[in-house]
Amino acid sequence: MSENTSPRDFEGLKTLLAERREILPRRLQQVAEFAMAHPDEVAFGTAASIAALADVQPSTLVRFAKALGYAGFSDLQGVFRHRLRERWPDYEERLRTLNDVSHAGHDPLRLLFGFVESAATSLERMRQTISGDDLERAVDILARADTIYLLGQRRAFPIAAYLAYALPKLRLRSLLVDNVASLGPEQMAYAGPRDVLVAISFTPYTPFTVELARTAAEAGVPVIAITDSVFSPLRPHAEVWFEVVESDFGSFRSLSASLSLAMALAVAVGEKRAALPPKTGRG
Amino acid sequence: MSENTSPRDFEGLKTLLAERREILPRRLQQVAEFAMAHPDEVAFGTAASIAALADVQPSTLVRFAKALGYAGFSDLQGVFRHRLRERWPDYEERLRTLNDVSHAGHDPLRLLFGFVESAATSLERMRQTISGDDLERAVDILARADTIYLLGQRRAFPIAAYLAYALPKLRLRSLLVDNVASLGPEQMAYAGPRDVLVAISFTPYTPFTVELARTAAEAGVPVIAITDSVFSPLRPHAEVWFEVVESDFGSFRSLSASLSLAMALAVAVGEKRAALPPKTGRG
DNA sequence: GGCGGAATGGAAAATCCGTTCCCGTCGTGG
DNA sequence: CCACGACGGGAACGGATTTTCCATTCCGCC
Repeated sequence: MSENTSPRDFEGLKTLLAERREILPRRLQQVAEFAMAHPDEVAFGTAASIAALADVQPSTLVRFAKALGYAGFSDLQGVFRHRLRERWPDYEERLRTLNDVSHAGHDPLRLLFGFVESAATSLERMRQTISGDDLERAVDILARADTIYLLGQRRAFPIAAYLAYALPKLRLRSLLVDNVASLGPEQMAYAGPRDVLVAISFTPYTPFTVELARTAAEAGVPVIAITDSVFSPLRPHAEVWFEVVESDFGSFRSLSASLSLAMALAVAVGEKRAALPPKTGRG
Repeated sequence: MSENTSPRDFEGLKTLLAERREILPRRLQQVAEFAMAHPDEVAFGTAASIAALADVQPSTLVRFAKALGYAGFSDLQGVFRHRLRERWPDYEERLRTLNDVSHAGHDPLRLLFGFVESAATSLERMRQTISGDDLERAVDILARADTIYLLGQRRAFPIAAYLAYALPKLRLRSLLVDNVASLGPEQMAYAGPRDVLVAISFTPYTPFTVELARTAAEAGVPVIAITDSVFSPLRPHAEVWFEVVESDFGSFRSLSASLSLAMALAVAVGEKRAALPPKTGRG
């Protein structure tokens, strides 16, 4: 017994089963087939419920797990659960190994790979969660704006700064509220309903950003928020808001997803504006 | 009590929490935040394990569930599990939209996918090309530095700004040369051989950045360059230089790879510095 | 046809887990 | 200053779930 075979990931298990199935006892084959056909059931069910569905005894599930080298049923079930957590099979394995090894030594290259992975994960997650409708609404508002005010402090500042670089290249009038010399409020003083504020803030939300966004909203300035949770204090003041959850690696969060979103917004607005009838000037 | 509020789906719960959070007791707020930030943990964990992660008592989880109108913790957990069963149905459809040529108009979602794609490509390419030796040399130099000067203008500015945010968090002395009021040269005036300059510039290389990097190098300041080609004018002045080639999408280049590199450098230096003998002060 | 070992079913036992309950604390209003 | 109620911590309870164990069955081999 017990060669040390117990794949931690679903793919490995799949492979193992493909090899072993023929040599397995009849009931265990039955379990194997059921497990591959209904992995979600295995992930969520209890031993009893799964056994009933697969038409075997609960004890058979335990035997199955042990025959494959797992500590018990729960251990095996962990593999099925893990699969559902990481909906992105490509990155699943990589991040695992990285987290394991990163505890060992601080090899700079390993850190780099870690940040690359968390950036990639953030990107993929955003791709799956951002709503096209929200995007279009935001683009619509932005395209009609006179001036686009850009507000992001601390960790969010790089994104605002990037927009301040990109928007003028697209011939869009924008103004970076960088709060230099604490002149943030003055920088925004003349923003009105025909303008837009893009406010960016992540946990822990910078009070200055929140406060200025609130003031702006009260002055009738439409607010587009890029933030990271439903609980964001920016949300109540925002016309449209985007939830971008960035993965972290060792307490430092990626910015890749937010930046990509910012770029997409900028270019989309640029294109839309080009298609719009020329503006007639303010007033 | 018990108005009949207990959304069966995740979106409904999200909305409910967004409304109710403020009127919830402190611990329950804490649970709400954790749940929204780590829905997968809630889906698979046990009450005890979730409680530990959220830093509350298991009983608080039950209170939380009941306060929201659920029968108990398990009932609430069902909502989180349900969410995972729902395969992201629109993902396939989204990809089809992306590849669908008839939809050739300016679909913002397609732009977003495009930028995500180019960011991912940049990340992957960097991962394959960055040299571990260069990284270690750079980390070594940075870890011994007195003050880390950060120089990046225009498109490179977000990276410098991010480092200015991250380095102090790692207890490293740094100074962002933002060139406000054209005071860049003065900001760097006292940099010397015991300091380091991190200079970041991409095609078309901002003359100001190149010039200041040259001056610094002549003053004996070690320079670490992040740039995008062997022909970069930064290279001649740099002790260590990184070539990061970012992919572009419609004339806008990603920043993800450079940012990940910056993060990795920062954290690696932080770790190395922690391992180094304490500094003896300048002079 | 009988024997032996593996496989299986089923139920008991041990474990784990969610829930409840009680008590101490804090803040508030009388 | 006290009384009250809401809140929160923690332990104990009861239920559910996994695991173990043993009797029985099945199957191949002598």
